[in-house]
Amino acid sequence: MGKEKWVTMKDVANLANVGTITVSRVLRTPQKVSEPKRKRVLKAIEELGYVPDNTAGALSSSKSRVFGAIVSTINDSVFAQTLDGLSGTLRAAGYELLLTSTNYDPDVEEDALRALLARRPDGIVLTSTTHSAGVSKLVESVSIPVVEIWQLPSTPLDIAVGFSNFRAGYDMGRHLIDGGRKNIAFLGGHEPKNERGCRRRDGYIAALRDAGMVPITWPNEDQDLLSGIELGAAFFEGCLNETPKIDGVMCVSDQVALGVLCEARRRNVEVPKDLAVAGFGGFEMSTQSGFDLTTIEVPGMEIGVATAKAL
Amino acid sequence: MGKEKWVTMKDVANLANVGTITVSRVLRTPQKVSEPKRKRVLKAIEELGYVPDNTAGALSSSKSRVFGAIVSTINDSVFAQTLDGLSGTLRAAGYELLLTSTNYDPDVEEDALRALLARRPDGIVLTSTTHSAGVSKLVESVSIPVVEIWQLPSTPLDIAVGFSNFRAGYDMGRHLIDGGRKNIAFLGGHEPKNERGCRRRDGYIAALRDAGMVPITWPNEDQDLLSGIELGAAFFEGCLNETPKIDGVMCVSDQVALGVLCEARRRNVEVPKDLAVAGFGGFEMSTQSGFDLTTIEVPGMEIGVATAKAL
DNA sequence: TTATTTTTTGGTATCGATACCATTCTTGAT
DNA sequence: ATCAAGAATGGTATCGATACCAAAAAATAA
Repeated sequence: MGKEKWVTMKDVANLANVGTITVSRVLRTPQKVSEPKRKRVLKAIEELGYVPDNTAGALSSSKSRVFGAIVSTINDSVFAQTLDGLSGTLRAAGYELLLTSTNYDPDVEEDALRALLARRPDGIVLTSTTHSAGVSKLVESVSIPVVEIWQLPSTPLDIAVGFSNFRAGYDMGRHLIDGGRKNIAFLGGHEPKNERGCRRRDGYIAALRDAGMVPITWPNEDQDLLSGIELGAAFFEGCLNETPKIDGVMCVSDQVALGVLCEARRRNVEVPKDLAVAGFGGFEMSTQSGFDLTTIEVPGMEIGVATAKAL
Repeated sequence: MGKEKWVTMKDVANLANVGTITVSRVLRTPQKVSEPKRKRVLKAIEELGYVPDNTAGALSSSKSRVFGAIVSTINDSVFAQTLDGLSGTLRAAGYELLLTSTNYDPDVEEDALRALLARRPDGIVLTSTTHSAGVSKLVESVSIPVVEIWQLPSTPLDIAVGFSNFRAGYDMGRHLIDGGRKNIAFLGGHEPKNERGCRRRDGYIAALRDAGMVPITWPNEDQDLLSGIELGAAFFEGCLNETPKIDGVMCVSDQVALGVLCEARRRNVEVPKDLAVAGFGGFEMSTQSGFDLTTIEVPGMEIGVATAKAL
C-alpha cells in the first residue's frame, strides 16, 4: 500500500452520488449545500481519505492560498519570531507560507522571487528594502500585495510593516548620552549587505552629532562576516585598541553585544560601571538577569501577525 | 501597470513564432531545442517578463518541485540552521520549501500535514517522531518520500536522518561522571511534548544508573513552558533548594544551560570549579569564550543538507 | 392552484503547462 | 539519388478543481 494514485474529487463525488461541484462546495462554501448531501460527502471524504489538490484549485480559481516570504536568514531569533507569528496567523486563515532565505545575497533575491512568483502566491513578504532593479521590476509587474517588513523604506513598493531603524539607532544613542556616557562607540554595521544595521548606525551617528559628540564606529572596512558573538568580541577588542577610553558601546545586534560582554568580562571591565552596553533585537538572552545589557526589543511576533493581517 | 494578467506561455510562443510546447522545452530541456529558436524564445520571455506558472506545470506533470516541512518551532537556532541548510540545498536544485510550525502541538501536526499534502509536495520533512494515528495513516497512504529528522525513531515511517538523542544524553552523562562529578542533575525535559529532550534525559538516567549513581531530575512535574533561559535559572534554583550538593548539571538545551550559568553567577557559584554545566544544541553562544559550558553540537546544517539529498 | 422567487444541484468550459504521439526536417550511409 | 535513423517541432488530450450558467426542486406569494 501507499503507492496508489491520489483520490480525486470525482471519486468522492461518485461514492457520495453527487456532482463533483457539490464536493467542491462542501469544502469551500458548506452553507450552500443541504444537510443530508453534505453529510454524505463528508462521509465519503473520510472513507476514501481524500486530500484536496490545491494546485488544481489554484489554477482554476487563481487563488493559491500560499504566501511567499524572502528573508535574509532564518537563523536569527528575531526573524524567526516574525516568521513564527506570520506562519501561525496565516495557517489559522487557511494559508501556507513558502519560505526562502537569501543569506544576505541580493543576487539570490531575484532568483528567489522568480521562483516564488512561479508558484503564484497570493502575496509576498520581503525583509530587505534595497532591491536590485530586477526585483523592483518584477514586483511592479505583479498584481499581488507585497509587504516589506522590518524597515520602513522611504519609497515602499507596496505595503510596509515595521519600524524605522534609523529612529531606533538614534533613540538608543540618546539613551546612552543621557546616561552620562562620554565616549560612545558603535560596533558592527559597516557591512553593506546589512541595510538595516547600517540605518541604525546612521541613527547613532546623528544622535551623537546632534549632541556635539564625535561618533566612533568600528569596523570601518567592508566586512563580509555576519554579526555573531565572536565578532562582537573581536570588534570590541579592535575598538578598544584604537580608542581605550570608551565607556559606552552600542551594538548592531544583541549577538554582537553579548560578544562585547564576554570580552569585557575577560578584561575585567565592569558593566555597567565602566562600560554601558546596548544591543538590538530583544534576543531572549539579553533581557535576562546576570547581564547588564540594554536592548531594544523588536516585537517580532507582532510584526508577523500585523503582516499577515495586512495581506 | 501592475494590474494586467499574467503573461502565459502561449503569449511567449506567439511572439517567438513557435509552439507552446517549444517554450516549455526551452525551460525544461533546453538541449532539445535548436539554437536559433531557443534564442528567439528566450528573447520573447525576457521581453514579456514571462514568469512560468508552476501550479499548472505541477498539475500536468504531477511534480510540484516543492517540499513541505513541519517543524515544532522555527524559533530555535538549531532548527533554524537545519532549515537554512535544507532550504538552500533545495533551492539550488530548483525546489522550494513550504514551511509550517506546530508550536509543539501534536493536534496541529495533522492539520498542517493535510494542508501540506494539499499542495502535492514532492516530499515531506517531519521533525517530530511521535505521531498521532491520523498522521501515520496519512503518511502511509501517500506515495512520496517522508523524512523524519532530528531523532532516529525506532520505527521510521519512511526515511530518517538524524542522530540518537538517547545516545547523546548517555554520552554527556558519562562525560560528567568521568570528569569526577559526584552529584549530577538533569534539568528540564520533563515536558511530555518535547520528545527529543526526554530521550536525552533517559540517556542521562541510564548513564548514571550504569555508573551506580542516583539520577536527579528537575522538574518532576508536567511542565508546559518551553525551554528558555529564564526557565533554566528557575530550574537550577529549584533543584538547588532540594539538593544543595549538586556539582554538575546537564541541561536539556543550551538555553536552559545559559540560564543556569546566569543563576550560578548570581549565587557566586564558580563554574567549572564548583559546578560543571553541560548543554545541548551547539547554540552559538555556548561555544564562545567567557563561559565554561560543555555542549553537544548538532550539525544542523549538515542534517539539512543530508535531508535534502535524501529526497 | 398558479406564478414567482429562492435554494440546490449538475454540466461544461476553463485555468496553464506538460505528456504523448505524429509529423517534418536533417544528416549520413548506401 | 534513395532510404533509414534521428533530431526538432507542433497538435491535442490531459491533470483536478472551480467559475459560470442553466436546470430542477423547494419555498413563498398571489
